[in-house]
Amino acid sequence: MSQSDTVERILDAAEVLFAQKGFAETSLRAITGKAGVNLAAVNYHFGSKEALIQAVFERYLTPFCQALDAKLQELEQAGGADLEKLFGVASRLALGSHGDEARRAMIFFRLAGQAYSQPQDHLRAYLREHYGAVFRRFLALLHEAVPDVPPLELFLRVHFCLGAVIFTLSGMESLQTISKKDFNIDITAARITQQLLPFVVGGIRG
Amino acid sequence: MSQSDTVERILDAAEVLFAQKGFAETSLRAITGKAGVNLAAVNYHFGSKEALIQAVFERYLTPFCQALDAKLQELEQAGGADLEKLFGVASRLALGSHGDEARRAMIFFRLAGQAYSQPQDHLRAYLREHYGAVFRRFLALLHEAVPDVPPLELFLRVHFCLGAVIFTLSGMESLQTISKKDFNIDITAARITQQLLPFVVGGIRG
DNA sequence: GTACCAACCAAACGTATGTTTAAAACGCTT
DNA sequence: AAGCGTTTTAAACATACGTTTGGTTGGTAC
Repeated sequence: MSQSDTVERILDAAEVLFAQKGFAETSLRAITGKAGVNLAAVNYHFGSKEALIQAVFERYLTPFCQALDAKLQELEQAGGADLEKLFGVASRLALGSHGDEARRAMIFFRLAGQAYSQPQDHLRAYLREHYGAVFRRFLALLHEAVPDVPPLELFLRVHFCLGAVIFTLSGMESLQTISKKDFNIDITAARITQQLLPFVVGGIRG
Repeated sequence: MSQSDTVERILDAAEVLFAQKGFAETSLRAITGKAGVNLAAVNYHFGSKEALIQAVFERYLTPFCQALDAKLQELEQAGGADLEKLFGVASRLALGSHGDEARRAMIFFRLAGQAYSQPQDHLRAYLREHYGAVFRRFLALLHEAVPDVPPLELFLRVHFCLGAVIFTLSGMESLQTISKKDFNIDITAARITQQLLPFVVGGIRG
């Protein structure tokens, strides 16, 4: 049939496994096994493992960036917004309203962390080319919100924040484990991300 | 000869290559090739690739943590210190006085980033076991410096900062590339790390 | 000089990987 | 129901990997 769900099954499995184990450590056999499809399906539908990695990012990032871009355009026409509003919009769009979206976002941020620390140059180039425009639009609105911060410094601080966010959402489970063990507190993921927002806003302001 | 430098050569090569390409993507053949030693030397001297990874971390971390621990004990007996002092000590100890130490630190932080995002559970356990005490001592001093921040929140914020630092020092080259391309500024690594310190201090204060 | 031992080396081993192949199964149109 | 393009399948392929082996050094002690 021309409307198979094989592609989606593969993407689902790959997304989770890549996030759990990394790109190199996840074999196509593990992916196709978890997806319940034939090994050759990956190369048939995607062409290569590298193309599969890009496809995983694309499936998540394209809808997200489109939605974010639309919101940002709204804000632009409304004459800008303050920091809380800007990061609030991005955060709500990523983490969503119900817990499932947040789960997915955490998986994705783990992926993003891997993409950054591992030498997936093809991926970095791909991300830059496809989603760089949205990032620049976000940066421009940010600059309007805090015009006293020089552009380069602002860029650096955004980068710092990105590191904090990715790092935190990547290691969410171990954070929860440690807080349980060392502080005897069952902290929720929502609580952690909640603490992240003021930290980010404060960091940008400097 | 019993006093060979083969071990050091391997560690030097592995440190750089692991940081550049990640653990899984770096083959023993690449390491021994760069080091100019025989392929079997790694398994002879270290036992396995996994043990080599730990050895790379140990060689860097043990002297650093010993030095840091000594400094922290000094500060403890001096009745504590403020945030700038605490992070300044850690930063100076990591980045050193001359550029070469900073280069090494950047390589190492890249390694740390990889260790965190990749599923090197054996490494995480190893790091926690061997260097957890120093971290807790640092956290305790931090708590004295900002007693108004609840311990758990403080822990989270430290974690956020750790993310910013690791992420930044991991992607230093790409940061420099982007700042050159988008802002036409040749920013130095020292300048970037310099901006990191106030960001971290501000973030902890909240 | 010979026995010893840690260090080194070339070569091979077994295994896991990404990819390709060629045939089979399937769905749709005619 | 026959034909056709798409999808799926099992099997094989080539390659790269970590590790092991057996033998060769070169220096040291007796």
